[in-house]
Amino acid sequence: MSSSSCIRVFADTAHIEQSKHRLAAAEPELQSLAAVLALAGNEVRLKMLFLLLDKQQLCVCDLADVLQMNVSAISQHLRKLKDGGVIQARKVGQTVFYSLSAAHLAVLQPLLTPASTSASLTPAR
Amino acid sequence: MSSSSCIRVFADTAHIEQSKHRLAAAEPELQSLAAVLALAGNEVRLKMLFLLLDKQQLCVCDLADVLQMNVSAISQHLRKLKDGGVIQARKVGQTVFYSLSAAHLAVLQPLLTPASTSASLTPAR
DNA sequence: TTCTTATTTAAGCAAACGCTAAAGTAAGTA
DNA sequence: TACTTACTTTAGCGTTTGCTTAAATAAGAA
Repeated sequence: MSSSSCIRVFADTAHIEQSKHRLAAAEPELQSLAAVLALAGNEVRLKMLFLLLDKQQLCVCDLADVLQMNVSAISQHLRKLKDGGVIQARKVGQTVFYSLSAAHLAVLQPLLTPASTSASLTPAR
Repeated sequence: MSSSSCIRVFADTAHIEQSKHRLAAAEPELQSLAAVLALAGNEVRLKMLFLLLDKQQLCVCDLADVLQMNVSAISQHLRKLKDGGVIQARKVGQTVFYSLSAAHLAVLQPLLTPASTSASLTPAR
């Protein structure tokens, strides 16, 4: 069954098989993790998450302002983050407030907190 | 100076400015973090990192075997990870062993350990 | 030297990405 | 009602990504 692509002397077939099983077991988790990391792996979106972690909630307008970017571009990034379950939207009148959703916070918070501490001279909270 | 893209009533200009400064301070860190996350945000590469965390070192061949993928494709992913400083190469004869480099381990290990624990029925270590 | 083996590199291509510009929608204001 | 504001959506376009195939390197074996 093993379609070995090369003839290794110290082939360690047992270890390979073990790795395959470990990988198979972790696969669904790795898949969803990769999706979140792919979202956070864009500099603009990572900045958005950084800002949302700091400010609790921000509207499209604010983000466009802070990130110095086109409102449309911001909105499209926000949609991706929302589709990925990373953030959630709350509409108040005509403005839409975005905030981090609990879903993947456990992954994101540890990543962003270090960056935050170096930035906050005044520990706002 | 502020190119406000919308006229907000509760504009909170002070908060916006504060966010801009926080962001500016964290920018270099976020930039490098985004690069690492972009690398880890690919399912194949994330699996590679997962496997390397478990096995210490693996050759191109082994990874191709475990991931059931073309050797060339694997090699190209490995190059990206190496260029990003995430892994390092060690050549022994004709085979090249890759292993996680210390550089970004602090970011990656916490991400992958949860996936690992769910996979390891036998706590190997 | 010639012949495998292990890996890298280059070329090509379809798909995904990220932006801009313009149109569309929804909610408040005059 | 018409007008403005906040935001979303669509279309288009250039760039990047990730794969396949094939050729190129490098190192050991015959």
